[in-house]
Amino acid sequence: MKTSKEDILIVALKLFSERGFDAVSTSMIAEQLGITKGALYRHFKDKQDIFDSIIERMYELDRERAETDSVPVSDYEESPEEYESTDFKAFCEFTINQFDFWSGDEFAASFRRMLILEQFKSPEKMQLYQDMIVKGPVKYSENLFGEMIRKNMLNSKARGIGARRLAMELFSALSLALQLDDGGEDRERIREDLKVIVEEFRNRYSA
Amino acid sequence: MKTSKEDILIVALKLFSERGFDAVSTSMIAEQLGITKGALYRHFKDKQDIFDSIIERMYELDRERAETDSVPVSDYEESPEEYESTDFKAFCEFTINQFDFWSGDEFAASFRRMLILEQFKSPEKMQLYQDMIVKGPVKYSENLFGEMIRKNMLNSKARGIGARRLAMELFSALSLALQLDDGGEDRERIREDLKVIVEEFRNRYSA
DNA sequence: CAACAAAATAAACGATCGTTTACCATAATT
DNA sequence: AATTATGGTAAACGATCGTTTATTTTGTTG
Repeated sequence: MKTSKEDILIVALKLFSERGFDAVSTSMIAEQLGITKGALYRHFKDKQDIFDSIIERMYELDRERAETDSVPVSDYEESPEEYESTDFKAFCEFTINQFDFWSGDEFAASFRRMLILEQFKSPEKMQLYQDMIVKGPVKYSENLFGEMIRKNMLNSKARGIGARRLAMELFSALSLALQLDDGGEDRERIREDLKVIVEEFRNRYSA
Repeated sequence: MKTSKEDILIVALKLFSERGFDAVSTSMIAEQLGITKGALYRHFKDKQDIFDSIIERMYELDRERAETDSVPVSDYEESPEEYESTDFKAFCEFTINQFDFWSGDEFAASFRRMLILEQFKSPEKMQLYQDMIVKGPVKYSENLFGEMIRKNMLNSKARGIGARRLAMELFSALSLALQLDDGGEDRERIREDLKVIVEEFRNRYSA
């Protein structure tokens, strides 16, 4: 039976997320697929090409998800008008969506863990990790909260704190939830805690 | 000149935190020390022994720091009376201390990054990472907040939220701050943001 | 200063790495 | 039915890995 590129990506991603890119050998990947390592080079030019293809695949998935969840998909600098139509309540609840996606979706969870393991290995990988997992989402929320403050959708307390720190408060809760999930803590319990924390956040700053 | 065990630990830790344990070769460590790899085996029985010695060293440093910062050093289960004498304000400010330590102290920062890179490689390493960097500190704060609630040092809002979620709120801010620092964002700016967030936290829940 | 222990060296070990090569099977296209 | 991609195998490539060995240099001590 023939092995598809997608099969290889999934198997490789799983291994990369558990052991790190360098520690996964081409023989390992091939073995899990039931082929020999030489066959991998029919689909990808080298090991690095597998990694790059995983990144590309994730970008697609991420964009698809933003569209179905109807939150802004492009950068704030490109089309700020997209950021004007999101309401506070919906965006707070989107945090729970993000938790479900980044912990529950197998590809997304493995991808996130893989980037965690790669982040310090080069400036490029650090940039990638920060853009997709840390700074990126924080900046994204900051832009949204900035718009909301401007349109008086948030209360005076929120205005005092400012968009950036609001973004940090909300996102930090999501980030910790994911770290606890990685640690094997009961996912449903974490989810409930996160829901309460997000709810508190919403009540605290909603106009 | 003779190379000390401590020299080797510091050089190895630096490399482990940048590339991950598996990707660092014994020749690399030796080269940075200006010796040959065979000489490493006069000080450590094998590569794993270097890793284990780093862990041991960090445990010592962590304990020393807890003592000088006069926060509880032993587990809550062992001696809960230690947890009864810490006040809310001091502990909130200790969060800033923790940020300075885990981002600014070279050994601590490298150690934290090393564990980040190792966390998914075995259940034991995951346990180590969670105990020292995530779940451990959260549980630690939870126990402290539990005592504070019991002694009416916190307000009714805090009682409603509960010790665990209070711990999550405070610790998540620290955790995100460290992630942003790893990403190369300006440390002083992060520190200021963290200070404000912690201050808000304190005002929100102090009796 | 001689003696001894500790630290470092250079070389070799088998194992495994990523990649390339030459050859074979299968399925699709002409 | 012949041809041609396509995906696969097995073996070999040089490089590097962690570790061990035999030998030499370096420091300290009696």
